[in-house]
Amino acid sequence: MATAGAILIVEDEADIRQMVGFALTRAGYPYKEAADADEAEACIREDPPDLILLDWMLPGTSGVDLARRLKRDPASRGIPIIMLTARAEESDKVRGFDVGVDDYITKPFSPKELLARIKAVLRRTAPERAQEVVELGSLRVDPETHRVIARGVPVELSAMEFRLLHFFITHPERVYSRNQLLDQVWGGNVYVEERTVDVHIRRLRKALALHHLDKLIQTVRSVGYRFSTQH
Amino acid sequence: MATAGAILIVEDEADIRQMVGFALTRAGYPYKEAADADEAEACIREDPPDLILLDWMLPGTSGVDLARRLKRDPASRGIPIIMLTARAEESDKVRGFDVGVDDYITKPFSPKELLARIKAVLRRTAPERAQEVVELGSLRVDPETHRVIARGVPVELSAMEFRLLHFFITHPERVYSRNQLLDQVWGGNVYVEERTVDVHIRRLRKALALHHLDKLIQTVRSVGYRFSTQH
DNA sequence: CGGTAATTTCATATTTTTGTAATATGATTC
DNA sequence: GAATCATATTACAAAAATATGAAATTACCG
Repeated sequence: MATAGAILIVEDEADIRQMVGFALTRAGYPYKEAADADEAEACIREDPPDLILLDWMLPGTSGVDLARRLKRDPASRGIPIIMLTARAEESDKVRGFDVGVDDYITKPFSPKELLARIKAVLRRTAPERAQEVVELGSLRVDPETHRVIARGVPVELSAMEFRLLHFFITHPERVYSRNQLLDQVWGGNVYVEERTVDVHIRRLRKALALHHLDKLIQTVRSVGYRFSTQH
Repeated sequence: MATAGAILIVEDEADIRQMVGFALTRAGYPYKEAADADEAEACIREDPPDLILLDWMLPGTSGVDLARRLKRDPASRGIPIIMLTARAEESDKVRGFDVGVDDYITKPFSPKELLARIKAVLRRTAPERAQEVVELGSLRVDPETHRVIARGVPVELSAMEFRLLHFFITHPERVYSRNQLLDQVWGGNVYVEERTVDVHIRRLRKALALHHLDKLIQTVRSVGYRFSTQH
């Protein structure tokens, strides 16, 4: 079981590690340290942290590369990452966001700023951490194997559709606006049109319709969508 | 009353103002412009925006100074600020964060990048208001699921009907004139005929009638309507 | 570097909601 | 009970929101 609230600092400069660690301790977050990507990966495998503070520049595998790898692996995708970057060069920043990190902060930063970011990121990712199989009615969603089964029959879904369904099934019986869905399912760091959600809803419904389960996704006009087993 | 989601652009270069304005409009954010600090302050006093995009370099009072002043004044402290800076210089950045701005972005930036930042900052600062279930008699209105239940059976309502009922159930046992209802339910800045209220009352009654609950909405002749459990 | 699949955007069709006007019904006053 | 006033009801057109199909873009894999 993961240490509750543990934060992993991945940073080659010992000074900064120490400074950040001090701030975290004062704020009551347990933390662990890693000086490079390899150490970090080992650490994550052994005990996935709740959040990663990742230095942009690392010896060997860079922070960006590590972030990309972590976000690609289903096992670690869910762990939020805050990038620590020294340079604020445009192309880099964009690349950072593309990689899918949840936030970034430019060095030097104040402890206050850092803690505020951590809190914000944790708040918006916290409600859902478990990589457990979720079942609702005749639907089963397995984040581990990335599979969806309806009455024993596999449902074919793209990655996005899977994430959308997974969010829905873990947050049933309540309405989410398109923007909320974008925040929760797509992640806050991307900017995509609201209407894009419609399209994904449509495709998810289409896939579920093959199993007569499309009624689970309900349109709440002028509000958003709701996943519900009721009427 | 403040324009919902309004963003203030403070930037002396008209080109950039225009470009940013275009991006904001496309994304559905209303915005206002100011070319210098004085204009900006007047604008903020008159109608506080939800967010300020503030150019680093401004003729006269610089962006940093303006930010500092705004963050010092309790009246404007709560408004998030995103700095627009050209070619970031490290020491400047530190000063910027010291001032207490919420984020900054380096020119030139892409609209997508800008919108992502805006969204992130707004999410960080937006207080999420609790939406509670309201019950009265055998009626239950749940804003979270956006559902109305009468004795366990869902009631089908349009968005407007839902808002009207929600207002009524949270303000029972008292009469509201048509104009008061327009102000409270429709919002103050729309122009609709008084008589339109009648129609919506009718529709709401019709929906409730299916559950024998239409008596809850009572007509108070030549005054208005009242939501009441008492005869 | 292609080729393929997934994702996003765009354009258009369809559905639903909403505001208004016209008319009917009912209440109130004299 | 007729005249008047207020509300109820109905119908309809305009506006808004969503569904849908397809093109454009982007990510992914070798």
